[in-house]
Parts: sequence; C-alpha cells; structure tokens
Amino acid sequence: MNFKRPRGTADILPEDQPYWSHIYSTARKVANQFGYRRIDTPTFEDTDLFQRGVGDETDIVQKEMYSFEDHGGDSLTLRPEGTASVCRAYIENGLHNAPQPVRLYYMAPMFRYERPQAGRFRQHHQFGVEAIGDPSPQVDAEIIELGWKYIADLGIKGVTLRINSLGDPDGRVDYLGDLDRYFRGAIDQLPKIDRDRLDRAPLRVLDSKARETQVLADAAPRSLDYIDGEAKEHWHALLEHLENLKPVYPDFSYKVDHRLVRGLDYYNRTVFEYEPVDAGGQGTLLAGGRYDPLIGILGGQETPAIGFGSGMERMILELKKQEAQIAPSTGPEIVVVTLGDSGATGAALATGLRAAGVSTVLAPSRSMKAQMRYANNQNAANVVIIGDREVETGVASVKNLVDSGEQSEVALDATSIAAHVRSTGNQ
RNA sequence: GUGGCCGUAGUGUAGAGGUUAACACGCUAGGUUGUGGCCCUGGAGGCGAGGGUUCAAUUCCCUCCGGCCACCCCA
Repeated sequence: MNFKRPRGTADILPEDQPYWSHIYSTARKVANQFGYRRIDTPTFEDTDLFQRGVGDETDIVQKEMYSFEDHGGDSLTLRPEGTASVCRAYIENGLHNAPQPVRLYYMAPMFRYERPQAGRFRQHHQFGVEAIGDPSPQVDAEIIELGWKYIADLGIKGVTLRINSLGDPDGRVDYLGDLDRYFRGAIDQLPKIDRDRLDRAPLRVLDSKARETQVLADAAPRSLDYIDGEAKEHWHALLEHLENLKPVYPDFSYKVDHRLVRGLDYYNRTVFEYEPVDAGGQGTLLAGGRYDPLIGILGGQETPAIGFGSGMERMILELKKQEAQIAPSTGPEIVVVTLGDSGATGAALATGLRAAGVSTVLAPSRSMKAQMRYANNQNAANVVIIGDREVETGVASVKNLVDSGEQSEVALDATSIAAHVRSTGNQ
C-alpha cells in the first residue's frame, strides 16, 4: 500500500510554483503599497480562540475544525481562518499601544475538515489583511480598494464586487425579528432546507440557492432599511468613498446586494465579496467585512476593525481559467557539461561559479548529447563545455542556448566565465 | 454531512469476460569520431486498494480510498 497525501490536500510541484510566486509577490506588493505590514501567527491555537472568535454556532466550529489534544492535555486547533489569530496577537502583544489603525496582512495555510471539491480544500492558503483600531468608513473603502487592486494586479478580469451593511448588533434585533416574521409568514413556500436555516441562521435564508426562496428573499426586509444613526452615516460615507474610486480604477464598480450576508458570526456593518462573473459553486475569491465586536469578544478593549480573506488556490484556478500570462520560472544560468576525465574540473568550476553568484548546475554524467539535452530541458541559458582538450589548453567553450546558439572560447576559470555570461546578458 | 458521476503508464486518452493492454506527449538510450531544440529507431513505466462472482477479471458485483459535480458551507 502506497502512501497518499491526505484528502483535500495538494502537493504544489515546481511546475505550479510560478503561479504561487505571482500570488505571493503581488500580495506583498499591494499590501506594502497600502502600508500593511506582515504578521505571522502560529498554525495552531487554543481551540477556545476559534470557538469564541469565529462563533460557536458556525459550521466551521461545529464540524470543520481540526482539533486535537496535545500531550499536556490542552485542546488545540489548526487555524481554520486568519482573523481570530490576528486579533489575539493584537491583544496579546499590546498593539493597541501602537499608532492606530494597525495595518496587518498575512499569507498562511488554513485547515478545515470539508468535503473537497474544485476550489475547496482541507488545507488551503489565504492572503488576508486586517486594519484594526479605526472605525472610519474610509478604512472600509481602503480595504475594499486593496482587494480590488490585488485582484487587478494579479491579472484577473471580470470580477464583481457586492457589498451590504448588516448594521450594528443592537440595531439588528429589530431587523432579525421582522425578517423572521416575514419568512415565517411564507413558511409554506420555503423548502425544508430553508426552514431549518431559519432556525439556525436566519440571515442565511437570504442567500439561499433555492429558486423559490430567492423570490421571497428579493422582497424580504432589507438590513439597509433598518440601519440608523452611526451605522447609517457610516454606510453612506462608505458609498461616497467608493464612488471616488471609480475615476482612478476605470473598471471598478460595485453592486449593493441586500441578500449578501457572511457566514462568520463576528461581522457587523460592512460586508463585501468579490467573485468572478461566471462563478461556479465555490467561486468567491475574496471576502470580508467589518468586525467591530470581535476584539471585545476575545477579551480585549472594544476595538473597531475590518479585513478580508482571499483564497490563493481559487485565484490560481481563476488565473488558469482566464489563461493569464504568468512569468515562467527561469532555469540556471549555466549548466556545466563535462567529457572524459574532466568531471573534477567541472565540479570545481561549478563551485566557483556559484561563489561568483552565478546559478550553476552540473549535468549528469552521461553522453555529451544527453548532457546537452539535459541543459536544454532545464531551460539553462548557457552551457560550459569542458573536455580533456579544454583542461589542457585552459580555455572552455561557452555556448548560449537561448537564441543564437553561438559559442565562444573563454578562459577556464570561474571569474572569466561568470563575467562572460553576465556580459552577454543571457542570465 | 447528503446525493450523483468517475478512477487504465508521469500526463492526456483508446480498449475487450480469456494468448505479449494500445496511442500521443513526457522520460531514457542510440542515429560513427566532442554540441541541445526538429526528425528517425529502441527501452523503461500502468489497469487506485481489498474482497466476491466465474474455469478465467483490468472488464461484472460489494466495500474502502481518491477526484469531480450539486447541496451544505466557504476562501
């Protein structure tokens, strides 16, 4: 019986790495442009953190966590999402003493026990950002803009942004009451799945996929009609900020969708979601919202915050679907081909070349033809050929593999060859 | 967690209840003496796992494992 990788996990082979580099470097770049700084938190945390932070009632906590007891008897859990950990770190490290807001980003694997599907895995990776300590709608707009720029810079097109406001928790009581009354008034028309949902998570009835529910949901009470006071001001200020984005990003647009709700308990006010126009089942590329109550829930001082998470695997899926051009991985600058008894000389040369900062690979000891083919398949820029002749005369043949295939004679020492390769620009 | 479709070399595919399971790409070795990419020839490599039915199973049945689709949920 051979070993297989655990269900829902993936080996990321060298072939796929250009996509990952592209994602990582774009994420880093955009985060930096907005003044966000990287934070890394542990891969596992106290189980309690997620139970409190993500919400005891959520599916994530109820049935998707990888929890285990360690040898000391503590219950730990592989991080299912990023926000709770970042907030814990914010509190624990006294980041409320830093200038507010604290702008943070992370890129890390997440773990959820789910049934795998395209775009849904048991281990996946997220790029996420959090702006903690500023209630201003300007920060909401900043986060949304950052998400937009990230997706645009990745080279993904045709993405739609939907936003909504859930209002504040206390103001939501009225809304939830009316919503509940509304759906119960039409309970006969609801499929059983949505009747259950009505008990479990009434908001989620709004984004049901059942056709008959959608019709009802369209006419259902809207949270935007219930928000008032600061939440309302906040919402309208946000829309204004978003309007100001349009001249800068010609493709930028958004759609207010009163049926947009999010699955995690901690959200309030602004929620938003980016997805491809032709999204299938697991289409959401990036999603987030404001979570002002969370830090208080986790034992910190009441601190407003907002952020998003985005799935890297899903971005790659979309990049492939759109056949986006990604910078390919490059081969070594030099492959050293040795003939006859020149193996030792070749190895020493390789060492010298690397010391000179030139990436160098020694071809496997096979026939010359095979070594040349190897160099070609490695995408090498040049080969250095060393045979008995070269060892005697002290002059090596350096052949450019990229275009011309032209060959020159260069003194057989690392410095000369490094200089030659650099000067030809074929690195 | 529920329902459905699927599982043949590294990858993509073809295939019949019964002698050596096919093709392409890839890998590898050659195509005279020390030069890659194109071309030609050879080679290695496979029926996801375990049971069952049968004289005989890779093919039929069951279980498990895995992938995909819808739901659930979510990034």
